[in-house]
Amino acid sequence: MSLKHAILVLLETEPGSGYDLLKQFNSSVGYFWNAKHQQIYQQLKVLSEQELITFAIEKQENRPDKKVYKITNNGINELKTWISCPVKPNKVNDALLVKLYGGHLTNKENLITELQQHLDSHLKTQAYLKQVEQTFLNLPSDKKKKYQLPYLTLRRGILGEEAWIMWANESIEAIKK
Amino acid sequence: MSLKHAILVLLETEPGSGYDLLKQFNSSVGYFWNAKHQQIYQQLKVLSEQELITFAIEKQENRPDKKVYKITNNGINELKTWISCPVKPNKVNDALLVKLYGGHLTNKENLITELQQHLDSHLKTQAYLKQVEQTFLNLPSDKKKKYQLPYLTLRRGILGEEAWIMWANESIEAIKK
DNA sequence: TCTTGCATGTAAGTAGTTACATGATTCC
DNA sequence: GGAATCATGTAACTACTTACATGCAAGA
Repeated sequence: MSLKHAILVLLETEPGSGYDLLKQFNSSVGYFWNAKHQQIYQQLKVLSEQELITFAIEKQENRPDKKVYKITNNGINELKTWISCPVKPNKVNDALLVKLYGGHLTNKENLITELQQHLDSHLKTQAYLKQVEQTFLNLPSDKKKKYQLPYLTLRRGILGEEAWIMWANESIEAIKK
Repeated sequence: MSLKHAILVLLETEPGSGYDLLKQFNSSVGYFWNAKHQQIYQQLKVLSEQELITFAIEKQENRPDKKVYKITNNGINELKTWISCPVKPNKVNDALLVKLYGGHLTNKENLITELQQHLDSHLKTQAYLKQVEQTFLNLPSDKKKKYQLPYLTLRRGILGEEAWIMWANESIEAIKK
């Protein structure tokens, strides 16, 4: 259960609402964590009951009110404890590869079409991540130092997408022949 | 829910017991699917109730009896249907990156130690996958044709590990400085 | 008018993990 | 004597998804 820690880590960087967290999971940190709004709101409730976070209701004009959550000292301690314990290697469950493995049960066009669609979305993600990287690289060096570790996670996203794209191109070519 | 289809795909290639499937998930196809024995046995029960697979009890000497499952025609049809429908892109949830993102809450040595441990296990996996690749490449060309699609999934495993290893080396260097 | 974005939630169901449970054989 | 491999399962729990639910504002 690391959604808990993913939320704490994001709130440790900057306070925000459930909706703000959702946007981060759907974009900027989507290469390392994903969650639906239903899960996020539930977890925020649990975390605030455990007093790892607190919230203040912020009234807005022309928009619904929002609950702005921030991490507590307890929350920071919890994070520190968690960070110093080893995590298990990531579990891989990739349905696309299951399909490809059994791809002789369908035709080549079908496989290529699907690979191509996934490839398009990976290309978009990669372009986005590289753009974020550029923004980082143009920061003054003190800021760069500050964001060094998040930047390393971004690099993982970029290198991961790159490898995926290379593989997909290689595979599409191989299937065509 | 693709454990169902992962099992069907493996049984379509070759009949086997729950234990055989477990071994495959833990080694040869671990780069695309993972599951615990508890989940596998449960799913096998469900699949045989749905008549997508059947089993025969095989008596063994000096070993416990085993249930050897094989896919039925219904099972193959179910697989074909599933394979021709698009799958969603894979969800990423990587606790190690969460830790790194919040790595300023611990010390560098800690981060490097953990990265190094994960790196070791990725190096082992990569070496294993490359060895499997060599076995494939030494097959006669008719067999190569037959296993082309599973081989493409193996390539994904290899390229994925390669990218991970590159990233980890890059990151360890960056943190040291 | 219709879609997208903002903003939050509950309820029911599915998928996956952890803990518990057994028992023979083989290898160190 | 103890760990690893073979072989299968149940029960309780946690994590995650899908469906349901609301409502205003801005822009096309």
